[in-house]
Amino acid sequence: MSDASPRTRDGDAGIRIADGVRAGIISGTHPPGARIRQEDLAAQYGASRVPVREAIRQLEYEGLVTVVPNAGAWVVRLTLAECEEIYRMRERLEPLLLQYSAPHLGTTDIDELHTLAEQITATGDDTDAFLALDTAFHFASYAGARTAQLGDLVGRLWNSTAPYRRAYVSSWSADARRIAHEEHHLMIASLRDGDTAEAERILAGHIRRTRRHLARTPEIFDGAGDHRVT
Amino acid sequence: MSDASPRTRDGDAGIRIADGVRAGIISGTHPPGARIRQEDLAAQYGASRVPVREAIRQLEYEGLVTVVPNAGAWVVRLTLAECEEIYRMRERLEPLLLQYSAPHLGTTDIDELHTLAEQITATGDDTDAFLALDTAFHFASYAGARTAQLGDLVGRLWNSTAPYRRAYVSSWSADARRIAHEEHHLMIASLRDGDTAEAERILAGHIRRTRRHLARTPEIFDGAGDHRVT
DNA sequence: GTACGCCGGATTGCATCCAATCGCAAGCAT
DNA sequence: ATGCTTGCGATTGGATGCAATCCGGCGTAC
Repeated sequence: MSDASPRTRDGDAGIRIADGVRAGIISGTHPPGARIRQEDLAAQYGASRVPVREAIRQLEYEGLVTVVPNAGAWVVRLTLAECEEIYRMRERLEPLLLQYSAPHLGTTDIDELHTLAEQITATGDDTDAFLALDTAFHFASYAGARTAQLGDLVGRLWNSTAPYRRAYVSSWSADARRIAHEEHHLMIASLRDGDTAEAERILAGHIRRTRRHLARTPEIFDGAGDHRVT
Repeated sequence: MSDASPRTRDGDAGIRIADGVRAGIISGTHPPGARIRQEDLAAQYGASRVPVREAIRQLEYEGLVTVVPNAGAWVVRLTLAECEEIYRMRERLEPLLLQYSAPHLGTTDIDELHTLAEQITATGDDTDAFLALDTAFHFASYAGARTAQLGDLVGRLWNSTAPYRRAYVSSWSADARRIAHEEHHLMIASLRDGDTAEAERILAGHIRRTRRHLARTPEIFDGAGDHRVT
């Protein structure tokens, strides 16, 4: 679907296809376990199978699809252990990314974070709105980072777990949501104080608490997660 | 070079080529800044340019080559800041990987580590021997980890800095080498005691100290690093 | 009735061929 | 003499076509 695009010309067909499929995986159009056929994507994006294969390879290295030689490609289906592993990596890497970003965040940037945090508090039960704003909030806090690899890696880790985040965030109690909101505001206060080390600790705890909650929600990773293939 | 291989048949030509080029980058055959031409690799590995392109894309996502659309591919040339960033990531991730590995390391595994550490102490001024054994030591300490992504990621980080490691390790003083040896033995002792947390701290300090030494060796990253292209 | 073997369709993997883009150098104008 | 333009060679990007491989069902033998 999407706009059929004006055929191919520049040197980025594979990138465009990868972007489209990645968006489909994150948004849930391609659910975990869904088969990815080269020819379908080629027809869908008006391209040949060569750039499609490049796109699939790229997504494989982003951890979004699994490729089996001479068999095919499927959207990655994570186990609970694998998802916890990703959160443990985030727990260590995102404070480092925040350390890179914090010195370059100005007062207006932090005001922006405050606005986002307020909007998150106001989402109430709207899980989709919470997910979008929470993602925006955290990446806005990383906007100051001038990193070559770390920023992209953190983005990939978020994308890897995107198909599962909706499921377990919707299972949060009102109390769990309230704690998340308070952690956001605490982190903002520390950033405003220039206490980057404390902001890092709060962020690490924020992710760690989410991971521990995730470990208590194993039913997400049973076969229940596979919707029908489109 | 290498064995010309019996043409293509199975579904792994791209993987084979990527393995070969990766080994060439790590070993120094392809130094940082060297141009990578698709047709050359195709001829070298007896394949077409299609799997070569897949291999280059893969290496790009491993952080080993830089691809410019419609221009070509070059072996990545890191700046000091980028190299420090990678070490900061390692400083956070490798203790986590050790945490995954330590519970599965038996007495024989730790004895093996001890043997490697003793061999490292005996290398003296032989930089190549030190590099090989040091790599073997650290990855042996991670051998118990059953991770889906973290282990591969750490391997990629090591590979990314491989072309530069030789240069700055050879600049180490005898004292710096002695400290590294002692840290190895301290880590082994902690692992033998079952004190994983202490082993993690030692490992983090080990990497951090190396990073700080690296920051005092900026001359490695000047144009001096580009050898001639083979 | 069950297990093994075989064959057909479908899909992936690779090679070859053509088009588009970029870098570079020679030529021209100022 | 210097700067800009223009054309050519080299290299990459993409499309098409063919061979190899794998999964499904069907038939046969035990």
